[in-house]
Amino acid sequence: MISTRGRYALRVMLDIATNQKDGYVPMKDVALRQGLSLKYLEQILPALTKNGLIVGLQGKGGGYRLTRPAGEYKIGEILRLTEKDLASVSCLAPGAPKCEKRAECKTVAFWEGLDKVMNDYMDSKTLEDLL
Amino acid sequence: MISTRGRYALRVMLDIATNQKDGYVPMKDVALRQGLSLKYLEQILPALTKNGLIVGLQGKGGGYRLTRPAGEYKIGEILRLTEKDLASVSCLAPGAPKCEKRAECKTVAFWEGLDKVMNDYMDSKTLEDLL
DNA sequence: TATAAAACCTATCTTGTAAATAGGTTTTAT
DNA sequence: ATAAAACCTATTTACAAGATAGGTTTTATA
Repeated sequence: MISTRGRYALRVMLDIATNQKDGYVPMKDVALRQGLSLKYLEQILPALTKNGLIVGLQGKGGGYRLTRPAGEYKIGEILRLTEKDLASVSCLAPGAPKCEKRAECKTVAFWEGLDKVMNDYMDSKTLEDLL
Repeated sequence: MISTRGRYALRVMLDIATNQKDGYVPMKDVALRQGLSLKYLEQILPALTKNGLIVGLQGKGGGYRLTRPAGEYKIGEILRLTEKDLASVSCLAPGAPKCEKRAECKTVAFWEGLDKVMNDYMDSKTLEDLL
């Protein structure tokens, strides 16, 4: 199940895309428009800024804006950065202790296939598609 | 993320399919082979018995067995019955309070599409495929 | 008919973590 | 100087996953 981190991040990205004309969009405004906690959003944003999806400008008149055209953001990229863990099962999560029984496991290929169709779908849509 | 309920149910179904020759498979044996808690499995099984995927026989010499050939069980069927909730996001979960902002929501179609590709994939594989 | 082995039932506990709250510091335009 | 913004980090709260626990009922068989 996709958590609020990923869902909110997507809504924030869409909100910025919609509201940045040529300036910066204050997160306070985003939080108000979206009905989300500003403080909570502030914890999610570093995942996006540190990976260059958005840039923040500090100080009065500051805010955030996109670094690319909306069509160049795959939804999968946004979700993978903000979700703690997007794997379908915990044993496939990055950093999971590798399973002893992997060689004999009859289900792992199924789960890997599920991860693939999910990621392929999420990468087939861009921010622009949702606007 | 798929929880242990669905993952264990799948392993139980595969174990029964493998070990039922013409008799019944005691869940105690399954738990031992799979390294899972018998008491925990007993809480998951009703979802499968009540929907006719397996039958249980009480008493000495009893156990469980499949009601169909392995090729006639879609994995999606097993997971939808045992997972509390298989929707990608909580607002699409069955029994979720319907969202006020649904009409204007720019993300709901994306999540519905994600649910669809997941279910389509899970329904494209059968128990037999994993054996 | 006593016993063992199985399914079946229901309550409780433990623990991790998602989600949010809280209270700051730093930067920058005016 | 001030206001408004990003940026940073610690703590709290609430809930549910995951399991444990202790039964009852059913049935084969010795």
